[in-house]
Amino acid sequence: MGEASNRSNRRVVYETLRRKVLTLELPPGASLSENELAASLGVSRTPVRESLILLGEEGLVRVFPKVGSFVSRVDAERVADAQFLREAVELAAFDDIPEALDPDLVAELRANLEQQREARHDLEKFFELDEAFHHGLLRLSGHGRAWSTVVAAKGHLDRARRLGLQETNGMGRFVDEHHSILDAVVAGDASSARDSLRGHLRAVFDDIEKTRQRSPELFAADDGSVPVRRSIAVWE
Amino acid sequence: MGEASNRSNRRVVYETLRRKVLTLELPPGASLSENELAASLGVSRTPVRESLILLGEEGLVRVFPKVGSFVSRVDAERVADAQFLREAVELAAFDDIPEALDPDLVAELRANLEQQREARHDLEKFFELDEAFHHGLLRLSGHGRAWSTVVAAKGHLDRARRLGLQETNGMGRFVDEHHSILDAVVAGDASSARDSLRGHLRAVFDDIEKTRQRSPELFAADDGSVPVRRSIAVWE
DNA sequence: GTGGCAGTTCTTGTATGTAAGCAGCGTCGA
DNA sequence: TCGACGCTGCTTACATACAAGAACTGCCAC
Repeated sequence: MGEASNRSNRRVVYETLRRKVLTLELPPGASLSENELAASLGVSRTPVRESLILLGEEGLVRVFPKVGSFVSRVDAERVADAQFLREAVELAAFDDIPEALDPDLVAELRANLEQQREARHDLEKFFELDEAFHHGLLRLSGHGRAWSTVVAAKGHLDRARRLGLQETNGMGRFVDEHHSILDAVVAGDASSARDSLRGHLRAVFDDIEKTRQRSPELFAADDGSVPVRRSIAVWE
Repeated sequence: MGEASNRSNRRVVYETLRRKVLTLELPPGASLSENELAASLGVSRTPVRESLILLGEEGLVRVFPKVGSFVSRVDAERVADAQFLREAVELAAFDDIPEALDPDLVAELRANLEQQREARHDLEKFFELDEAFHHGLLRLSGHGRAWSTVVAAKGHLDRARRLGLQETNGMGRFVDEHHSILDAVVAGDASSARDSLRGHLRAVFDDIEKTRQRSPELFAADDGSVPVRRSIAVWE
């Protein structure tokens, strides 16, 4: 029975599309035809359509009724919103750090940092570890479940980070900052931990801003702009 | 014709169901059959199904594959999560209050407080004004757009508040607290504003906790419990 | 050349049909 | 009495058919 299709067909399509959008494999502006996606994924329109609706609610996809669906542009305002939200949540969590930390969780975070060091030149791997690390910080304070809300809101932020980091070489600096944060938390110095975390998040955001100024075309807001249809001749 | 169905059929169904869930018109545990809802709302199953999926993502509806869909229980953990999130966001916003406040917005908030005073015995009206007031506070600091994320996450919190406030008489105390907060903000005393707001939000949360201890059955978590079929499907 | 207008072809929105699973309930057998 | 088992009626998941709209294409009149 295989490992049982615990996950519905829609879940698979949703996660596939979401991953491709966040990794920029599906770049901003890309056309997402329900029919084409259904055909290429080997399912019917229904699960595809439902996934597009969900991604639309997240702001990662823009659906124009009776016209078409597209990967949304990286909207600078949304990026800033997500930055504000994650900073607010992660910093607030540090107000609730318990006296005695969960030793297993601390060990998990230290191991994570080791892996980050090793993967500091592997963008995708580093992102995965970075996500787990920040989630872990929230879990330390007992607010791990709030992470899902942050995740749902920070899609634009993640895409912007990827745009920026593709041009840098090495995430070593971020690993150092992560270390400082965790050390401060373990030492029980919540104030210092807060400062380190804030500095870290702001540094990430500044990188994004620099990228935006270098390549503003990637961040074109999709206010009034409306999709255009183009007939392309292909040799098939 | 009519005033143009600017809003799709799905949007109407979604908003209708969401409102009924949040106002407890559809109580926790209520069965939500796609067929029944489609028939009673005069549409097909498609927009109903899509709405249920969205509400499921919000945590307001629980969908059991091939069994049935139900209004989710008021989960105490989710209530606490939402409380943490909204407090983090609203307090963080007060760190970014600008020197010069938008006078129109301040006037709007003052007018809102007037109406709150008048509506302090009208639960639904008061809730509406309360939402607008807190949203307005965020807008004062330029973070108005973050409100939508908070709204999406605090469905369980809102239901818990309604459960509690149905037993109290008058929301006058909350109006007073709102006044204190706004006054502090206008006076430029961000620190005092933060304290007032935190106190206000905690007071609301304490009310919820008291309700939970009085009527724990309303908050039964829906962990492993599974729906049972009777003559009609109920979720117990 | 240019404006207007119908047709074509794409899109999403909605309705409906089909498949597959779960659980209650009655039947049957021991 | 009690357990096994298929029937029945429900559910959601998925597939497909149909409707309505939007934008491009190209013809046609001028």
